[in-house]
Amino acid sequence: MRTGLCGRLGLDDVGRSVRLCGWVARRREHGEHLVFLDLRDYTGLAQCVVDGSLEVRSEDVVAVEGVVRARPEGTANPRLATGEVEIVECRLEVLAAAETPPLSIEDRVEPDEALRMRYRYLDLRRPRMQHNLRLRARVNSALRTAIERHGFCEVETPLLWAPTPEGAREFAVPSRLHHGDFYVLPQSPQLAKQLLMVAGLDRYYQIARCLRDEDPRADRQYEFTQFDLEASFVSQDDVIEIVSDVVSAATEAATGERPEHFEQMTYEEALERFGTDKPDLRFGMELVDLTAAFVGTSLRAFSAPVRRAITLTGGAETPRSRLDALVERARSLGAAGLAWFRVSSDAGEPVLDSPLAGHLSADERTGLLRATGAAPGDMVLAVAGDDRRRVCGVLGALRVELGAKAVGDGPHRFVWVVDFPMFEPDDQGNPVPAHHPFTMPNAEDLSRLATEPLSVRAQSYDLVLNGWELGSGSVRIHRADVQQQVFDALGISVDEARNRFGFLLDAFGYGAPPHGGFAIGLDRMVAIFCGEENIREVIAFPKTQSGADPMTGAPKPLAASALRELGLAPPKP
RNA sequence: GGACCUGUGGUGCAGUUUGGAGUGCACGCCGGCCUGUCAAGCCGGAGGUCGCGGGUUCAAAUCCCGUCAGGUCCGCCA
Repeated sequence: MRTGLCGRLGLDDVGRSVRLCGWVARRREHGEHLVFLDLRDYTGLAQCVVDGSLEVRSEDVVAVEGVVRARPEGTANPRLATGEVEIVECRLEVLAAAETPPLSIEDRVEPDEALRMRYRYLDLRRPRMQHNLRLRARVNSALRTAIERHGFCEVETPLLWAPTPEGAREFAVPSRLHHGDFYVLPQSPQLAKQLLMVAGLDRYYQIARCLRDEDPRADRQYEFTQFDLEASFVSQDDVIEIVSDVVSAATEAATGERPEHFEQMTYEEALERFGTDKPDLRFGMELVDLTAAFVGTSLRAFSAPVRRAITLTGGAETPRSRLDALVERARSLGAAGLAWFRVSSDAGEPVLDSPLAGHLSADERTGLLRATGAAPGDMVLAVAGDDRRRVCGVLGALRVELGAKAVGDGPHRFVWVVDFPMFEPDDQGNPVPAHHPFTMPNAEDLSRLATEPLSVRAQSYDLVLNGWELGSGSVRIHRADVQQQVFDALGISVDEARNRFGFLLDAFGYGAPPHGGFAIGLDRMVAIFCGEENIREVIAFPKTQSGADPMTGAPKPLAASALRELGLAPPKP
């Protein structure tokens, strides 16, 4: 039907007869003997020169037959990839007429989000979206190639799975043949891939769709894609090495540059320096410890045991309204308050300007300046509290909001965060697993499982890129005795464990190899490579924040007959 | 479950703070002119339940209450 693609035309094609197909991107009429028509396909635009009137409209699908020639002297368009050539002696055939589109196909206007979703097929015609989806495909392809070099075997795992009352809320699917019973859609292929290790697949991977019925966000959708892998007879370092390699291959496919190295830091270090387990290493503004500077302080705001600060270099001019908003933001993040100190200069000596400054002793003022290294012109933001994670977390969030560039900007700074705690305290201080309960504790911490569970570190690891968690993984428990110790620490009884995970425990009884794995959040990784702040932009047909699809109308009611067949009652009117 | 932002011809915005006739800009659309444009240009035209409902007022796009939709965030996401 066609001899080539619009965006691939070049001076090499001069003199060729071609037939191109695509959409009418734009037409420029200069009277009845000269019309320029830009033909668009996924590769780009080609200018067709037509002598005579044209009965075509924007977004009509047309085939153009003509001859390629170099554009006349002085009319080449350097801003167009095909700007050196044009097609002349054109004959047009309209393959399909188009209504006037409800949104612009060009990138320079950003239509309303609801409109984009409703006409997603038109939104996807835009060059930006074409670029994103095609880059995503290149990343998929690079990941597959790279992981198969490591001997991994692709296996597809079920979408219809059994409910597991753990972790994220699951999407339920009613059973037609077993009224009252439900399948669930998998939050991840976690248990399936561990069973594949017992099955001797040795090394498994999958580009796996995962589903979680939790409120969507910019970096979270109901359904998302993981590049999921699991390997037998591997250590944490083996997994990190393999994942670093395939992610490097993906980065190279997406950006043309292979990352030089992946840094590594412990969870503790990430929390203390950056106030988060997903540090953005592209800028400084690290947290500093003010504990020593305020020992025995009379200031009630700083009497709490945990005291930290960040310094906003050159931030002294931050207006009061902005500071008030920051205080409010800190509160919404769980801080009791936020103290700010403008640093100004008095005869060359730095002085603090703040509602609290007058309540500080001279030693405290000196200690604060020394600890933060703040100089005249800077702004210091400080938080105190009882909960170290919360205090650091609030400052970590403010650090990102005040200092971070867009996620796709600048270098790609990968960092492995390791030595996560095995458990986190819940509201009552009881240990709940920080990951799933099959994560292997650090060998040297095993003896403390029963006595000090909150001090036990796990063989689990996250990969972070520019402040976004790209994925996480762990070495899994493959020994029944260790698994029992972990269940004990969690207060899960033998019966309860059997009820929830019986099939996995059964499987482990028949010879489970030591194994570990990882899952990369593909949507997030591709979004960063595309310079997008929202993973919707790299998903063909995403949902809105309320979980709806304005195009299909999903979710929708089921017909009463369908409900009956599933054994479900129609909702009360 | 909660906080905040947005909603104005087909599209993107301004107008809302301080109430006074649907006022303005750009794109698109329709018609006309135009032989080298490329976001073509020039002239003319059509196109509106100011998201929806209620309230205050002589008078509401504008103020108040509610509601719907979209977005950002908190909770949630082992």
